[in-house]
Amino acid sequence: MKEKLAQLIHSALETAQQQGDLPAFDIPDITIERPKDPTHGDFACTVALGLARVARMAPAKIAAAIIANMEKPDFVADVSVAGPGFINIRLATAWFAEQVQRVLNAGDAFGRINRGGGRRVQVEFISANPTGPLTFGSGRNAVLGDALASVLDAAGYAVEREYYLNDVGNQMNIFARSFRSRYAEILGYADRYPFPEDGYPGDYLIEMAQELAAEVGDAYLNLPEDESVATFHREGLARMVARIKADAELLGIRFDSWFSEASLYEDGTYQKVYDMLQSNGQLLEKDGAIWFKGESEDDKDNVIVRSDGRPTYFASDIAYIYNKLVTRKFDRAIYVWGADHHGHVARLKAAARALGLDDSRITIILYQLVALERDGKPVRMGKRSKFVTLKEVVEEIGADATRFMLLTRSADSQMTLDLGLAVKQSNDNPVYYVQYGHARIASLFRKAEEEGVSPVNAKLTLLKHPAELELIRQILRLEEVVERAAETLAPHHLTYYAQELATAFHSFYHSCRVVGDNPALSSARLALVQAAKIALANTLHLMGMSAPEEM
RNA sequence: GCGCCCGUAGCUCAAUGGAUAGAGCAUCAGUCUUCGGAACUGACGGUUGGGGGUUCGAAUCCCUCCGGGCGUGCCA
Repeated sequence: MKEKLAQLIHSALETAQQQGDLPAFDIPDITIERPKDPTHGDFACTVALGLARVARMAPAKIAAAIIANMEKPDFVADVSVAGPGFINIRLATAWFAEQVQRVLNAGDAFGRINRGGGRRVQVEFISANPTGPLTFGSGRNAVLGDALASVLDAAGYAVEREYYLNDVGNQMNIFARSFRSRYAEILGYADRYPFPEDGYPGDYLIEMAQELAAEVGDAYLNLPEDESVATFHREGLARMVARIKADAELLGIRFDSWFSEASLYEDGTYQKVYDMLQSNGQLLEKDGAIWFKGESEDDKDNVIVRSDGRPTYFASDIAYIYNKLVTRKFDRAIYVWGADHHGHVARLKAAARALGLDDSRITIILYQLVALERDGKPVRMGKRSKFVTLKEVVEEIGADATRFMLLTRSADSQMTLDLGLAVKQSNDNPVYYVQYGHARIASLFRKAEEEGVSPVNAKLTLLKHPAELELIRQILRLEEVVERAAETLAPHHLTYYAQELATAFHSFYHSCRVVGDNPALSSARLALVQAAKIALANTLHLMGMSAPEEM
């Protein structure tokens, strides 16, 4: 619709110039906006304001000239000039009524648009080290990444969700040795493998060790050192990944792939990118280590191979981006990172450029970390202290409320969350307002069935009450919201839209009797309500939440 | 010190450079004999941290100051 209107205004400008109503100038791109204030119409256009200088005319006069030369098809009810030169467009009520049928026909697919054109996008998120259960801190990452993936999918991209497993390196070795100590302890040989000084203290390792001991007995107690560490590394990783997978599923999140960092070394990718950088002269040796050169004087160098020969995490990152963009040919790679990693953005892109890749294919979504409090007192999230797990929070306040709470704020907002307050207030969570709208509609359909009212073959042009039209407008907005969320990679728009849609429904419900004594009107309203149900359900599902039939 | 992010109503947060800066919660005042009251309607509430600048137009862009967060490792 926006494109159609832009086209109309574009040709109106041409006509106006031919008629001599406007001087000659290049016609700019026309953007159609949606006014914040609904009394300004359904759509608005600001070209006249921008043309004031080039046309040397008052914007209001330009707008008037455009309107005078504009074609007005049936779906346009009114076009007018307002304020300093806005062109406000109001659509015909009949057009709105007909759109209800389009929504009904689309069903689950309503809200899907073709912005992406099937381009392949990978969204990599969470990717927390597999050394412990997911913390609540990872929750924001999880919810953002998953909703982003859903939105991009709805916008017509071919999306894959990926979890990057840091299954090599120092932290994993400490994890493996911590796991081994717990295992030995359980079997009564605590002295054999003393707990590492900076080991992982959580109870989950004890539970995992109990499982292992129950499965294999003392078979892993007397292995040669190398094999021993490797064994606990392997066993610990497999168990930890299973737990992380289960934690993610508590929020309804499933990954298409779990990508192993180790595989980058095993399949030669790391060696390949190393050779590429080497032959391009991007590497330098200093203090016994290998560095990736900064691009300028004040751009610092970064170590990729330590002086003891072990590659750094950054080395893996370089191989990984090559794998994403070259080996697996994703058109676009999206990373969801906590703001504490923002220092890595520039060097990752620089490394990609050094490999000859277009860094605009890489997007890093940085979100501010969630600070936790309980009853006004800060809760530390470090690995040595007792951290708050995602599971605890979800079990306390529910998956839907947790998701909604974390999704409502834009990634840039730094939030401190009081867990005590969150639990206390979880009943006020706006998600229930939205879900209640959906359940209420489901209930309406049960009622309608009893009364023998059906939305089939409804005469939609009967819909003309202001509350009906407002509800239709809100329903139709879903497509714009998906587009905007996909374009700005900001799924929090969905949460606000969901509430506005629910408000339009509740308000309609209050002022318009659906199942009443006028059968034709009842049928038309039922069709509208069905469209509202579709829009609510699709929005909830995009956010990863349930759309209950009753609650 | 330098870099990035943030500062909007009492609280939590929105607002593709556009019109009178909006929601939820809280507070106050109303609505219902019928489809689910987890609802609806309204009121109160603002120098968008301060000060400059760009623009026809700035919460939004630029500069500066104040305040907060995060970075600035041969950690991840």
